[in-house]
Amino acid sequence: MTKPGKMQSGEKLERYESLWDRPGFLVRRLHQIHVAIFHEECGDFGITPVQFGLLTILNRKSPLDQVTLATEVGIDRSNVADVVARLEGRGLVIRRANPSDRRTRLVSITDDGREFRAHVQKCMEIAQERFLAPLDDEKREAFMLLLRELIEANNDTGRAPLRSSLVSEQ
Amino acid sequence: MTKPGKMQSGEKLERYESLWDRPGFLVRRLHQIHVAIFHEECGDFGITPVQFGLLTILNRKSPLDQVTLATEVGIDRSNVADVVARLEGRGLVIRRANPSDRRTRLVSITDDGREFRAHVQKCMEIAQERFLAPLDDEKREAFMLLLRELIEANNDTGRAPLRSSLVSEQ
DNA sequence: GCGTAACTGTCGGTATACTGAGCGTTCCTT
DNA sequence: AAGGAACGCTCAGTATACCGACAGTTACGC
Repeated sequence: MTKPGKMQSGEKLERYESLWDRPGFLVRRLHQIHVAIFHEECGDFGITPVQFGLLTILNRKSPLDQVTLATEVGIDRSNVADVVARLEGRGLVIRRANPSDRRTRLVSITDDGREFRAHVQKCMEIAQERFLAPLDDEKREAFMLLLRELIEANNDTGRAPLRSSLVSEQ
Repeated sequence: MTKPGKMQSGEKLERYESLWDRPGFLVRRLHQIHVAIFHEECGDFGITPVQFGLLTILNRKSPLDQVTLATEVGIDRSNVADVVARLEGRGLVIRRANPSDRRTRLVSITDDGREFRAHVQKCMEIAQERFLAPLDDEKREAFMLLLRELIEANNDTGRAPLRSSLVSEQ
């Protein structure tokens, strides 16, 4: 599997000698590529993939408290606060206190937010398709299935597991 | 392809309605998972995947200037400086001026750095294998091939394209 | 109903990663 | 040989993403 790098004779071959044999390395690089493509396609709107994911969730279901929001988009609860604050600063979402549970703050998408999301949707779709463009339909499908399989199986790792209604049909 | 979420009747279905249909979202989440697993396995060494990738490259070829290093590990040139500075602070690499081209600074791995890399190698391997554990051999191979195909085809995107000797056999 | 456990949000700290700007050096063309 | 282009590096700024710790609130067990 190792690409034919230049192996001097005498070197002993270690497992994962090449970065190209490390799935973690490849996934990091691929994530990087996706972010770059997203910014090329949607950069004019001044939005990031995570911010758009958050708007997508809130567009479907508002209001949500921050922890629920975090588990829907799969980011840390201390991170979701930052992202929400930025979106709130642009008037795309609002946060207000929750009378029935004063620990939580309920986040809702605003009308501006809904309009904005709808405008950005198309370039997001273009970004996704450009990203997968090198693969034919069959490979795309296979790739998506493998991604989902790995994510679902490893979901409990780390501080940002997905508890999406789409994972566990509730 | 959309997972059977709860679709109220009357909602119109948009493309990529679910985050689970967005390859970018899945790759982001999977990258997150890999970092978490890496830290679980290698956290005791106080090292990150990128730092270890850098040590891997320098272990194979030292010295390298920072731009070459950046293109080998696929990170931005303004980012590689940060990572190298951290490794230098721990004595794992050194930077020195290059007499033959005074624009560049040559980065080399130290003896401590080589020893450290060798110690961490095993837990990195464990992390990679744990990451792919949910897939059988055939799927792993398919996944790795798809990752490489997407990366090579999209490599020119963004500010951190890989120009590794392993990509373009030089 | 009281005390403890669990939960939500925030804060500070750290690392990755990018953009854009700027500085000094080197290379190349004329 | 001189001038401009290209290159290597740094810096400031911003966003994602984590951890650990803390305060306030709620829930639960006895």
